[in-house]
Amino acid sequence: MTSSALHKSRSAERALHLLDTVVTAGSISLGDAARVAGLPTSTALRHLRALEHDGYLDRDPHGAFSVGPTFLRLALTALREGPAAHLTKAAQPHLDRLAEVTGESAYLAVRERSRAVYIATAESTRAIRHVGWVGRAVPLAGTAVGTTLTGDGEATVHRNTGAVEPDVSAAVAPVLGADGTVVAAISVLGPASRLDHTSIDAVTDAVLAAAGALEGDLRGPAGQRGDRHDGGAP
Amino acid sequence: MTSSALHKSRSAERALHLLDTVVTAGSISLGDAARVAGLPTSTALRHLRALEHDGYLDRDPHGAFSVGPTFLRLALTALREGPAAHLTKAAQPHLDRLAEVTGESAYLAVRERSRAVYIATAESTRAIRHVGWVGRAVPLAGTAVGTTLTGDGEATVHRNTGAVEPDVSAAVAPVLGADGTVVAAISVLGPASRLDHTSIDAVTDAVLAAAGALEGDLRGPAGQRGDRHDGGAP
DNA sequence: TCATTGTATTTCACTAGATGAAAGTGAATA
DNA sequence: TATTCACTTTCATCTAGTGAAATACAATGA
Repeated sequence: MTSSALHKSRSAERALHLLDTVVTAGSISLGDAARVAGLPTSTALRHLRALEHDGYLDRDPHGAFSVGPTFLRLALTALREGPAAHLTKAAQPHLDRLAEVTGESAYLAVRERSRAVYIATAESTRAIRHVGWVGRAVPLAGTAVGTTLTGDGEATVHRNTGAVEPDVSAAVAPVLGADGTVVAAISVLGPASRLDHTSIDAVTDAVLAAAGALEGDLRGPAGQRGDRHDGGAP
Repeated sequence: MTSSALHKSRSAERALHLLDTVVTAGSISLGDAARVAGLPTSTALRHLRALEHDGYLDRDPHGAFSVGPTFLRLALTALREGPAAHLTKAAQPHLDRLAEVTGESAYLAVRERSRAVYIATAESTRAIRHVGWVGRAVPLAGTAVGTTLTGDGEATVHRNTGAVEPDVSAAVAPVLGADGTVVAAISVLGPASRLDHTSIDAVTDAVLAAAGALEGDLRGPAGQRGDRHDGGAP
């Protein structure tokens, strides 16, 4: 094949990429956005204006682009309703308990193509702690989350990994869906100095327990079974 | 003009509209999405698959589309960082205080084309209260928020309006930016039975005070001035 | 088990619509 | 006032998006 799969929409892909660029940057000029997206300024401008016209982007008096009200509406809707909200809502109590028990920050992550995205957290209460990774994407390759999200259901432990940031250790467990596939990962992240050989075993157990409990909740939160319209295997 | 402004991207606009459709629906089949967006199924499928390919959408085993990890990442980023986060973060304490003082639910809204979007809230603690409008869009015409967002800086009171929902009364005040334009609106919404002729005057005063205080915070949160690279008027 | 109905998917000829180089405009700096 | 840099507009070129129709698939009922 010449470039990609059979027939997508080039302009749509570019517009989405530009949207991603602006959201990630927070606020960005036409020139910078075009450079980041790898487009001629005239093409970038046309797309950015279209996005602005539809309310996905705003433009300040100096010409810089930022997120607009339409995108905000969609963002809030996606995070408060819909399938993703179920997952994070179900996971939150388990993350909270993990953070309390282990004293470190707990995260929920899902897979995005060849990256992992952290979509929920409960922060450690310690002064030195792992913070601010919600909304952030990290590569799958070489990370504990990545190994877990692409793996076959095994828990993963990475000690003092330098893959994303140095001096961070992680214990990660997969959350399996009804069909046995990995739908998410629960992880505890903390300074390698605290998560040493001894303590990380206990943390791993806690993470595995939390993942198992979440799996149970996702199948039938209140002991009720069969909330979907399927026949079910005998 | 034949249909719209000079030259946008049709396919990009359609893809965005489909994204909006799926996010709003939470989970939707190809046929329904195509119907809602007013597109032939073949065209809708191509776009939806492109969106799925990029991670903006997910597809469950039954073929239904829902929000994907890429969109989740952008949603979280937009709501936690960037210009919009400043606004909601600055507004939250004022909304909380408004809800406490008035006993009703307080909202922050911004303009989206010909609609108003609620982007933050502090809920009333009463049993009967106004809830769940965050992420929701209402028309500008005929609503108190709409009048305020399009108006010239005057506070607006609507009693027992049937514009969006019956038996709801509202007191709304504009939040002005540095250049005097309306950047947002703060509103208190509650049952018309509680917000009667007498009480709504007090509520209106409280809303106006909150809007004024927020304006002050947006200009210089901690008494520090000149955090932007401009000369400033004498 | 075999028809039936309602989706989802693939194909393909057509041309509407996207593209980007280059010229133009405007507003900061020096 | 000259210079520079960023944004905007234009327009000839032709790629890439379009959608009707045919096909495959899956779920229901007889």
